Amino acid sequence: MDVKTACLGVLTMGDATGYEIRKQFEDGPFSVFVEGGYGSIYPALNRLTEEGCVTCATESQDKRPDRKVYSITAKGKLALVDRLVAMPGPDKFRSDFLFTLFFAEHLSARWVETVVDARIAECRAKLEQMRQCSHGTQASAGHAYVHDFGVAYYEMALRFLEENKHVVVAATLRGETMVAE
Amino acid sequence: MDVKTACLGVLTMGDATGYEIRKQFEDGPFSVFVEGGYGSIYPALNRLTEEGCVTCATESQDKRPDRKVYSITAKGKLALVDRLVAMPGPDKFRSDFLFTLFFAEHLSARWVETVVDARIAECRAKLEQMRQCSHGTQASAGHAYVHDFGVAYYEMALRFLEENKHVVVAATLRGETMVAE
DNA sequence: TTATACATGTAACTAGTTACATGATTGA
DNA sequence: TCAATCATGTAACTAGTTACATGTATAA
Repeated sequence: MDVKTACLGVLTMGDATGYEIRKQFEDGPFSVFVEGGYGSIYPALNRLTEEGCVTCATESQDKRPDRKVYSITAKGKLALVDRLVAMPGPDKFRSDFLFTLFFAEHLSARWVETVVDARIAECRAKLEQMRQCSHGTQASAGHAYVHDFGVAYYEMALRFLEENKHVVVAATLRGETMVAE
Repeated sequence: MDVKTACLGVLTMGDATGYEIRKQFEDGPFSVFVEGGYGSIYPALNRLTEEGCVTCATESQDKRPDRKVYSITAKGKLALVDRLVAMPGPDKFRSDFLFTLFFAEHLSARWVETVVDARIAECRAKLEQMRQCSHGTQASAGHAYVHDFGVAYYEMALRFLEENKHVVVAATLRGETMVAE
């Protein structure tokens, strides 16, 4: 979903600043299927304001930039719903990790092992983070559904990585390597 | 991985035209983790030619545009390897489907069911396609690894969708819907 | 004393998408 | 006769990334 629509989605759960929206994208339940940094969020919020999809209340603060708290409008809700009642397109998945492993035969066993181990560590960390995330919050069924999908994905990935590590590392021993590393 | 690098990857497996590269992106083993249409492939191939990473042999054909068969050069291989020996960044996953389901409570039960059923059908089709893909080909260990990851992913997704369908559909019955649909 | 959280934004750039333009051959 | 496959490409556009710019407060 484009960043503009994702911002509207966050704002249906309550008013927020650009800074807070980004946290949702990074750590919250949105992190599973949305990406976007300040460079895309702030411009998106400005465009949404121009379009009347959100309103902005500026709170002055001492010795800090003004907090700009955004709220979704009726028009904004309609814009969001327009996207929600259209059949969603296919998921987009890109993986430099898988691209690298695709060429395992051309790499050294040591490098492949390093890469796989790093990915295993990332999966473990992500699972840990997601499980803590679910502890505190009282999530709606939709939120829980998406969260559980994320957990299922990382559990599958972790299992796969662990079970197939030896196979792909062993495969590098045969065949000439394109790189000594 | 950017389209340029993905093209280099395809060309390590043999010479190909832009048209053939795109087929790899769509149906071949690359389809799991790479995307790109003609609009990005042809310009990428031109830039790679300028940079000396590929060479191009034009084959004239009757009543058809010339076939331009690209081959990777030594320099191209080095450029590819440069990417392969860098620690891959995190995977990028975006899902309009998950975004929609996140707001299940605001949608009608009928619509949520329609969307989930469509996704289940897509997963089944993709699994079918991937299993046929593996039948004919004699894949390397790297290719098989990536292929198996794709299969594991779609199997997990299919199981999840089927097991959780009733929960998320039932959840729409409570709570006011943003849309009658 | 050092890192993290708070808090905003722009400018330049990179990359990719969509729509357009062209048109024969082959199999169902 | 209709759809799919073969085969190339460009122009305009959309979207997103990266780096820069600024600065305080608080907890470890």
